[in-house]
Amino acid sequence: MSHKNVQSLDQIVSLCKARGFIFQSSDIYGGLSAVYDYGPLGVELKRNIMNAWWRAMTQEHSNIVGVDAAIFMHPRVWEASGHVEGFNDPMIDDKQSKKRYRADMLIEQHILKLQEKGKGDPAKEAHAAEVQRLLDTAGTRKGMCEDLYEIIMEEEIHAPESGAFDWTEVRQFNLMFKTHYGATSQSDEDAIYLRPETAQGIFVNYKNVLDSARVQVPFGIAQIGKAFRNEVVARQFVFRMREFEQMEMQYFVEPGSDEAHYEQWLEKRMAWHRSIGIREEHLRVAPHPEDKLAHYARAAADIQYKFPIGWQEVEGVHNRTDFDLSRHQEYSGKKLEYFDQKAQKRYVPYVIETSVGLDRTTLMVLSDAYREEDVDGEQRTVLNIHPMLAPMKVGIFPLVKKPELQELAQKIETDLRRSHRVMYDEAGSIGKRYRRQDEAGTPFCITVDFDGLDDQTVTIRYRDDMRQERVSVDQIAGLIDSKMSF
RNA sequence: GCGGGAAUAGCUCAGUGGUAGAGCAUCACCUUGCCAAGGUGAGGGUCGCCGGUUCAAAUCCGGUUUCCCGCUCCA
Repeated sequence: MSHKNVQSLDQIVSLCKARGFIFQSSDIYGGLSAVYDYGPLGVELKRNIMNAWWRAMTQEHSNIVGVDAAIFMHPRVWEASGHVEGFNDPMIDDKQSKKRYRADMLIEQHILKLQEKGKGDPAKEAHAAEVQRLLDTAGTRKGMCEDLYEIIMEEEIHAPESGAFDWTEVRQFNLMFKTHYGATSQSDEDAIYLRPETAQGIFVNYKNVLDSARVQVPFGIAQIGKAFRNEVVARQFVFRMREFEQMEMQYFVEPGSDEAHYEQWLEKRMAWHRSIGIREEHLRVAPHPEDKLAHYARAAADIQYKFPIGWQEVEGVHNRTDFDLSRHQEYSGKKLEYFDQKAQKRYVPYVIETSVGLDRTTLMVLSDAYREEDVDGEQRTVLNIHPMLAPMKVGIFPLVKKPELQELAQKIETDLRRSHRVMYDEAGSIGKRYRRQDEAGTPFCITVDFDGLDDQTVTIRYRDDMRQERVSVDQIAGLIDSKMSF
């Protein structure tokens, strides 16, 4: 039996729409770009992934507790976190191709080109260095936008894709969603942001948790929740959305021990991805080069998955140092130090962050599970999802629509429904029903036939190899339970 | 930027001026004794958008938007 893995994202998009995993938001109005809704199967899959993560991070670690912070936060939080200042990108549009670019990136690329073409020529090398200097000091002459615009004009930097030299002004884009707090509010003074990351909800609760949950450094706080970013280029299905869900854990450690903890968490998080059934050869760690680190980080690495669109980040592990807590200490005026009783010393803990995209993880699970197989000349599409994550666990069928078979099948359904998501189906040929479940990723199917009526046995059919076994009715629950663990 | 192609049902597509179709999918009934293909029927479409020609436009003309392919550009 030969099989093909997923070839393109379109296959996933089509299956998701046809089977009810994921739909575009506001579909009947033409869709809202970069926003997606989860359908009946998708919500189950997503929730199972969420539960698996929550269990692995909180239940299985005695020193990690959870919180669920609100999406609205005090505006000062985002000043302290650096997002008001640092989450702004200077953008410029090519009027001809209508493509939008980050102005500073355009200039950087231009400099790279100057350096390459000017190798060995002192005059050209000096010119490249001069442009670099202008870029580094942008914002000190007029404003940031004006300075960048002047460099682009001066250097006659053309649009990479269209080749045109027909730019708009450089404009500042704030990646945070702004809304108004209060029913009558219209003014910017009452502006409040939708959080661009969930992490700050953890940091502002750090002291509350410390004072109430009897935790000691090192300890972690985990949270799952929505975050919002006005992405400049939002595309590629649920990979980059404007509204998305993060699963984050901030681990508070003693300064000096942060590098060891960072390595451990990177290792642990990789192991988790493998544990939920993702193929090892589709996973890798990609450390961030030092000059690309975010404003709060000392070290950072992506856990990347080989999507149909290439290697892309699913999870980030960061050493955030004491940046966030120190800043909140400064901005709030509240002491956020930790007192270590044993060592008799006081410090602001360092933080190791693990932050995984729930939607990206869902897309990863779907991509990794997708297969097209040749079965005796027929094609079969199957989602080889880990049984613990599968939206539906058991399909239950009477072999044919006869009252005796329906009766026993429905009895089995009622019993199993108490502990598993099950799906009763009596429509169409038996083969068709198996294939329907294959596309939904259902790992087990129970079929009731006439042979089994006398001795109370049924067949259980396995999704991945289509093998069948005859088992007695009272063994079903135990058999399925035995296969349901990570 | 240039050239070409495409846009019609949930999906894949047919339909060269005269009542919008097929296959698949969905639903109902029948059939079906273990791996999607049987029968009968049903629901489902502002024919991308705007304008023009015409008694009449999915179809002809103009414009426009989006997507795909190639070239160019960029690396």
